Amino acid sequence: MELSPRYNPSQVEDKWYQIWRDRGYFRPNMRTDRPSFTIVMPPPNVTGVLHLGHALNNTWQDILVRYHRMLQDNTLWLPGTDHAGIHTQMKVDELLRSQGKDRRELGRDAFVEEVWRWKEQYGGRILEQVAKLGASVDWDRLRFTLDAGLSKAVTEVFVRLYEEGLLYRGNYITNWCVSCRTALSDIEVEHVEQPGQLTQLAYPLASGNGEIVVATTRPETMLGDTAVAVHPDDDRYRHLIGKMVQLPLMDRPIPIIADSYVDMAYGTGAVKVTPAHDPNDFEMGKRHDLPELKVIGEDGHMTEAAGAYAGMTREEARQAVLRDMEGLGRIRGQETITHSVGHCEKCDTIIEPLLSLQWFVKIAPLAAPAIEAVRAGDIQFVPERFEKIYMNWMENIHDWCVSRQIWWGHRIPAYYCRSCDEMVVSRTPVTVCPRCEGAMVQDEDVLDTWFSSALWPFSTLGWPEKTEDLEMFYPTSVLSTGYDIIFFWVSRMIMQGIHFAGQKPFDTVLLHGLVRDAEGRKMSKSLGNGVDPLEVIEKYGADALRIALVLGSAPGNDYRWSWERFEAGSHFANKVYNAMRFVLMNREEGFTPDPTPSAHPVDQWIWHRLNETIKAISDALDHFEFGQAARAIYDFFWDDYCDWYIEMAKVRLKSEGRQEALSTLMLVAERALKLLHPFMPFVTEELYQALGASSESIVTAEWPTPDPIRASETGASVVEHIQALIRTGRNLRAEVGLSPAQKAPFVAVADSAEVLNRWTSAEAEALLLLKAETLRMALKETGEKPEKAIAGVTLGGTVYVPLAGLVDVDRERERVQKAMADAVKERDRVEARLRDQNFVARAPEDVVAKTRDTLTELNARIQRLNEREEALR
RNA sequence: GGGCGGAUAGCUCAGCGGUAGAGCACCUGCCUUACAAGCAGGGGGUCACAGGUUCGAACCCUGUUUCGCCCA
Repeated sequence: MELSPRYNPSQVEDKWYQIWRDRGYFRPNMRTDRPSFTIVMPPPNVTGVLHLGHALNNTWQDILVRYHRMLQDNTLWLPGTDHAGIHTQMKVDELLRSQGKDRRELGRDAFVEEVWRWKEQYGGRILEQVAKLGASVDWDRLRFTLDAGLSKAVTEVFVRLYEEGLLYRGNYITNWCVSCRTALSDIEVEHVEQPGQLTQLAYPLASGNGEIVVATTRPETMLGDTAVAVHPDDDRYRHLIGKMVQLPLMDRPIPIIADSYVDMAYGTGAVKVTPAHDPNDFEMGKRHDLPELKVIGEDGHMTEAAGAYAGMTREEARQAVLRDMEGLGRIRGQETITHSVGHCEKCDTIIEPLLSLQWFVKIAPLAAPAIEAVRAGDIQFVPERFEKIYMNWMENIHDWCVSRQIWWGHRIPAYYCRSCDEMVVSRTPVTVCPRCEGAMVQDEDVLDTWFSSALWPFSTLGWPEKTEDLEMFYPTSVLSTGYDIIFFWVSRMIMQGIHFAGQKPFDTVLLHGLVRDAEGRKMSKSLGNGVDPLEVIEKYGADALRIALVLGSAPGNDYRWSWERFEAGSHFANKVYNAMRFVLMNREEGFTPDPTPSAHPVDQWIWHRLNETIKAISDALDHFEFGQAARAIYDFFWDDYCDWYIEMAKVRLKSEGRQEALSTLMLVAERALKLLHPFMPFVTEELYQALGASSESIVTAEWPTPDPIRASETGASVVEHIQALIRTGRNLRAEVGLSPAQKAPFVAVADSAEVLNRWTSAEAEALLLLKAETLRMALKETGEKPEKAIAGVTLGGTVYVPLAGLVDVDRERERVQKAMADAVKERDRVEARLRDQNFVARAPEDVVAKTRDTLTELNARIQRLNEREEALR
């Protein structure tokens, strides 16, 4: 092993990843006597590059997977990518445009070929980046949403939904992006509050006398108005219901209808109705059987139906309509308001609600069991509060528009006859019309990417075939993703999983927060405030990145990244490395640790701490408390193992007891490395191998279990007493300015034989850690107290540094009095609590007992301080 | 308009019924042969505010302020 005093992750990480992968450690062990633990990775976009959000999510998943693998569970983490229809198509479009080419000229087949070429070239990039993180995924089971098997699953689901009557095609209002030229589902629309002009337009009554005033923020849509609506109970307008108005500019008579959807209190209480361009108006139009007049086209330009305005963009038409209405004297007012405007999630263009022919999934029948699964606790959200968000959305769910007018994706398996109006939905291509024998053409559209993602937990395992994998790994254990994707993905997986795979897709939905920058802003390309995880890995190592992401993070909470956090992570990796370097430097050639339990209290103490740490980490991981688990192993390694155990072990490494101390150092280290492995896989493997530990690899080694035989309460108590003594002694040094280099004599006077006994059990350790010239230990009754000395009261006794020259009696008295004041104040508080009968009667026994112990110790402390003060007189 | 979350040390955040922690920053002293990416010691918090429940509240309940998010 390289013995550089600094850990160099770059030399270690790629090497181990390759070995792990080659040896097949990431494949499930297929043991049937152990529970299965399965995670399907949320498939990143093939177009994507790894960002810190992925890094956080994949780190969590890898921690769980490595933990369960070490528990010897049948563990599978299945990787894959998503074809990301619109996004990828846009990417390739851009590329083509830069080459002076156009998708439409190329034609569908050539374009799709182009995308596949692109995918083959760049699509693997994000997974290589995931590998850099150390993600222990089973590469043999790599999936892509457009794979043959997964595509088959998509077709199967589409056909079955159709056969079950859960799929329909129709002319409905959809969210249309005029830039992407496709329909979008409701949740792909982002609503942004922005200022707009609310204009009041006066429509004259057809009878010639009077007018009715409506308000709109989209005046251009008036060209498609087919009615004006008022509330049936509105006295102002009741007499006009059924009458006609003459629509200005178009010179078309349209009726005044009554509909209770209209809000009497809003605006003038009368609204224009444009069924082809507004979802609410569309509903109203259906109720009143109004014509649907489409005046804005798929390209964002006005259609022929817009008469004189045909061919204008919607913005131009808006200006023209306002100008012309103004010319007619039909504008009754205008005010600036703030309203919510839908934007395309992908390209930020303002969404046009548009009437178009689309496929929809009838969602209510699928939603009901999905709601029930969560309500019954069959599926659990972590943190729990997201259950509410899920429920709320599911209970108000709308039908799902699944057609997308793009070329990259799963083409809808519906076929239409060119000659008659026959339509067939089929698992296999249909070319001849079953009714008239005319030619059939397949639907031009592809399915929403989420339609295939919704099947991910079972399509990846082989569904619709009854595969061994499906049998063994479905339902999966945990689905780990961001809370921003609950509606898009989680809910749909639950619905489809229950409906098609017959069971919920996962037991637990684990949600992480957003990763933000140091100022708390979302990371975005335009702000340039993101950081490339690969840059972090290059600089500090994947282990450092991982531990930094996990320390101080909790499920559902946002995480702010900063270079300082990553740096702190690398410091910890270095610390672990150096601790092991110390052990290795002390181990002579051929040494193997003696497994016999040590009788030395310091050894028993470190085993005691290790046992507690094992319990804490296992418990935290079982509850997805990554931050707490990481904290437990961090503290154990740094504080207990390095700062105390190694330092104390140095005593015996230099004298007798060397074998025993070295054995404990190594045995504890092996276990501690295992506990750390899920968090920092690379450095732990490197060191585990260097220690020459028992298993072939730490990846598949057994997760440690507490070992009570090697620990003891007495040993633990000895070290707790000696730690207190050492701290007090060091404190004295610092207070009188005794440099660490200066050796000093110490005297420790114990209150009881018991304490003295504890102290003497680790006397040599105290001598070393205090850097004492001498350390005399005595019992209060028999030993003499040094007179000319500085002193500090500690757990179970008093520590003196009898250096007459250093003692400033006045200052010393001040110190004692200050300590006394603190102790008395604390004692009074504790006493008051114990005097309270309510407390004694109602508080749990152990709390009362602990409080009594505290009082006893405080009294003893005050006693010691008193004695000290007297001695100073 | 409805819902959710945050408000804890200078900064970033854990903790979520038994009397407050970490990392970074700060102050003091140390290159003590594992680690200066380190060691030792230290300062620093009426846990946003106001009520309530409880023997006991940062933690539970109610309200307020404020920042952010989601839905309509």
